[in-house]
Amino acid sequence: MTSEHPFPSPVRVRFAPSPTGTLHVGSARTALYNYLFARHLQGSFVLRIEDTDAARSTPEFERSILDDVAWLGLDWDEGPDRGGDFGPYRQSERSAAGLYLSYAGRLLDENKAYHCFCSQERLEKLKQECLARNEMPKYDHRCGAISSDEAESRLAAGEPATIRFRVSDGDIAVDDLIHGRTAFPAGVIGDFIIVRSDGAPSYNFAVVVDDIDMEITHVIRGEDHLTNTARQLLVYAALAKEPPAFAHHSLIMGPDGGKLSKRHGATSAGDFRQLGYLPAAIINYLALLSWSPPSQREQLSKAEMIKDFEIRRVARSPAIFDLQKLNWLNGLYIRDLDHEAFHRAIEPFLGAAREFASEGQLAVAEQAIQTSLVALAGAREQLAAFFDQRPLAEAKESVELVDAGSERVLELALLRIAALNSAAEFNAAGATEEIEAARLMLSELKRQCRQEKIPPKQMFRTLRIALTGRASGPELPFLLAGLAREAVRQRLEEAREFAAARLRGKV
RNA sequence: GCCCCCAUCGUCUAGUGGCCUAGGACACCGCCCUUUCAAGGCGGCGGCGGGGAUUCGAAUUCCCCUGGGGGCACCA
Repeated sequence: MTSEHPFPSPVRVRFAPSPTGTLHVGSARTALYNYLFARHLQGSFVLRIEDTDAARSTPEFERSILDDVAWLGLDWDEGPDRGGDFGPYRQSERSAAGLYLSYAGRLLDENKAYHCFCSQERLEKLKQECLARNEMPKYDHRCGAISSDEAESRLAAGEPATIRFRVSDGDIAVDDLIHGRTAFPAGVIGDFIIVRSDGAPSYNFAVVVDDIDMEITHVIRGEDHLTNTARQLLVYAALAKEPPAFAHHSLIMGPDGGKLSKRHGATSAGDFRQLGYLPAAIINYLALLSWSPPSQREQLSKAEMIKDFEIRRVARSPAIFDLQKLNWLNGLYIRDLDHEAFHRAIEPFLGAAREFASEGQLAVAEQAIQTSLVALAGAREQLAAFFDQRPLAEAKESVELVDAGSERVLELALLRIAALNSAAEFNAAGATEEIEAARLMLSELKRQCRQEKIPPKQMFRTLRIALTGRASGPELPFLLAGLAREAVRQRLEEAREFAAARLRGKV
């Protein structure tokens, strides 16, 4: 059914957001599917701004959306910011250029559309009556009977009017690349407005005109548009234009099965950006929501997705957004970063932590946390072991220091402090070397402890608690190297005094 | 209410009539590694919503039910 649908080359698809909010993950996935489809077939990916709703659209949202799409790595070939042969790419500008009105005029001339003078009140009443009769609300045709002469004179008199599309009889079938054929019975849709009383085109009209003018070959969008497609097909027919191929993908649900919304937590691309999710992880996750590659692999680069993407491999059923799986993928991508790339990625999330560290110390700390991060924004908390030392008196774990063996561990460690460099003595390039030095120091210390019958476990725990006031955190070699000689000495000495004072009953 | 879509482990999915006593991934549980927490390795738990029909044979085809979702604007 759908598999043998021809894909004319070159293919042209578009992502057409409305700048009335930020980029939602659902829209991001729509953009992604369009992008992958276009790149897979070496076609064009067009970005169009649907801002005919002047009341809700803002330039800020438009910029924010473009920004997020770019951040996700979905580069477009044509768009409002970069032009193209089919512009303008903003509906407000296209409207100002009279593009829609000329098409509407044609429909009016051919009696395929008519002026409607009904008031909002009457329309509302009509709707209620339909509902009361258990019918699907639809316009009753009233103004369709007005003669063009009468319409002209009422228009001339300044009476406000919309332009309605005259819906013809007959079933409407939508051939969908994902769903196959779905038919809408005749009569379920009434004459709909194509031009509002303020002269702006309505969605179902503007989309068709734009897709025709921009020579869009495939429309890939959310399933919430399926019923709109029936209306749009009618407009194509009235304009005597061949419609593009359609593919309606399923919607993303929240964990409770309901529509994904703010109450489910982060839902916009920007939210995830702020939390420190990598674009590669997000598009990878979003692609896997509904789509699966023949290889069944889970971690896929953009290039691999482009290579394998096929619209027919997109599942039909709705998908629940699973943050845990996104977290897993994000962790994979974070761990895949080399030291420099990780440094660049984590930098914006460091906050105050950055000021406390020398370049070398920071590099060590970064290596320490890279394997355990789920999202970059978790860095500050993980870095706490280095930068926010918890006073021993406040840490319940510190009782473990009050022990002859522990006191001895601290003494021995202090004697080996020279193995560590001073904070100023190493830079980012020397970080790995410094960690190795700390590792060596620890193994020597361990050997000595063994000789003195102090269990290694006690040694490691003692040092960890002495250095951080906590029982868990980064591995000790990272801690020692990251803190560097001065801080290590200071904390060790404090701990020794703490232990000594309590051991001898002075506190 | 009316119209449309959807239905495989808790979640995302593979599966297009026999290769399925249904495969993978996340999550969960256990074990290993180990100085902690992670990471990593190994293993385990767990599913075709229900009922009919077609067929030698149905997760796969058809019908009904149930459940979920979407649409029904001078929003997109």
